[in-house]
Amino acid sequence: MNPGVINGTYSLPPGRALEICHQIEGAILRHRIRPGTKLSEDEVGDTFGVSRTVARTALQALAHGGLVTIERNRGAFVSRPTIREAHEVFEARTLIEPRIARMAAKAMTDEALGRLQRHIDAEHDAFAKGEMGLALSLSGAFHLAIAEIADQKVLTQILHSLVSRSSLIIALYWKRPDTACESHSHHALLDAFLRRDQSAAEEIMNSHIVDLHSGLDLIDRDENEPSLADVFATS
Amino acid sequence: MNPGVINGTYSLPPGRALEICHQIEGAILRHRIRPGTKLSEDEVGDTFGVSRTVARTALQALAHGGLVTIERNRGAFVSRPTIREAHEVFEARTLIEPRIARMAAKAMTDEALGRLQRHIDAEHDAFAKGEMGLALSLSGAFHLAIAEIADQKVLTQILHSLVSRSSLIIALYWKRPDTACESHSHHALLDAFLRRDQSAAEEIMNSHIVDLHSGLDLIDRDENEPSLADVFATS
DNA sequence: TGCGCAATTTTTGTATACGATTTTTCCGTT
DNA sequence: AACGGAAAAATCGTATACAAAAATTGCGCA
Repeated sequence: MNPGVINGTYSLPPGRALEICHQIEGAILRHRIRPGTKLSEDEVGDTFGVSRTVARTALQALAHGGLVTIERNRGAFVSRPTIREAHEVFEARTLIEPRIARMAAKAMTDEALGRLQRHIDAEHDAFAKGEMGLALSLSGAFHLAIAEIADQKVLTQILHSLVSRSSLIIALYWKRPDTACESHSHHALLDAFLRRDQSAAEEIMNSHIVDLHSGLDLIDRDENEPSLADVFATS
Repeated sequence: MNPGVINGTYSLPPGRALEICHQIEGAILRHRIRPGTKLSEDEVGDTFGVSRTVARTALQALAHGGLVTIERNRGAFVSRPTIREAHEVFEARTLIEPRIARMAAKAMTDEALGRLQRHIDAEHDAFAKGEMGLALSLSGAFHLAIAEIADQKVLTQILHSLVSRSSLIIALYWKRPDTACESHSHHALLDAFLRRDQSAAEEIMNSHIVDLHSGLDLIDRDENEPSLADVFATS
């Protein structure tokens, strides 16, 4: 149920740091913390009642996943993917995820189908309650769940990072601010899985990612956080 | 020229830690440190004349790249990829690298061609001198150089981790211990790039990775470091 | 009033200290 | 001699302290 365990079998930030990673990651994925937000070590440490040492470890782990950017002598910030990177992330997903969907269809079990169904239900629920952030993070978790069913640890870890960054990209560049990020694609995917139709799963996943990509507003424009002057400019 | 900068634009381990990462990574990639070797924080710190704090940061960064595995309360070790993971890594490379080769062929410049040529020369050189470890690490660097030419940062970072782990996999599972890991594939690739032949580049890269994969001895067998008993077993 | 420089404050980089866990060693018992 | 357990050593997890760098503030001057 966790919207995105950071772990990928290698690092496992020790003790408390892991839990802090999860907390911060969850908050970012649910859009409760905006891209660009500063995450100072003291602040994080105080918030979770640990020393800077632990906070630092957590932030560095998040940085390796791409959710957080650390600037030397300046500190950690929630990442703000550039338009360029947004394209690259979705191109990478277009390359990887259809293959994963195919493998998942091949390895599908009834039990796994049930899990996916519950994912979709939870997503629906959150959407109905207007909790868009939660719905979005569950939507990402759905993609990750498929990768886990495909049982490909290496690709799953890669996808984890791509999905996380996608959440930041959506926060920054999604076209229609709060309207429907709900698509019926997930249902269609589930249906393909139900039929164990590998080619259909692959194809549906492909167009789903392409759809997401084209739902972004990636024209060149400013690139930078609007300054206060911009915000209060009268026009 | 560095056989594998760990950096991927997000983390940049602060100050000294970055340099230590490079040093350790280089040593592992050149097979001067075997998979399974323990890297204690004190040892690393003493070796490079820094405190454990910095050594720890470096080890954690390496762990996130997959070169090092950290076990709670036990410490850091050079990773020992399982057979399972070995397959996954090469399957992932088979998925990603042909595409990267295509994009590189598309974006190829004369200057970039020169760089690739020099990579091959250096590789050749090292091989001629019998410095197998160095030759192997340069071979990995060649693949990364291609990704950089394709100018896809996201995929390059992913590939970086895959190539690093491939080096560990080769150290553990390569069939003919010191004979020819020299293939003419790199020359063939360079030739395709020279002609800007995207499809050829893609295809050659594909079979190159498949060749590497099948050059591994990935039958089930023990999985674990042979015990002393195994080593001295008389049969 | 607006600009620029300097002092202050905040925040990160690194070192060190101490407690907790694990591993090793050593010794007594069977 | 072999086994088991307790003491000792080594190693990691975390907190804290101090130095260095950056950001902020405030003052003086034009």
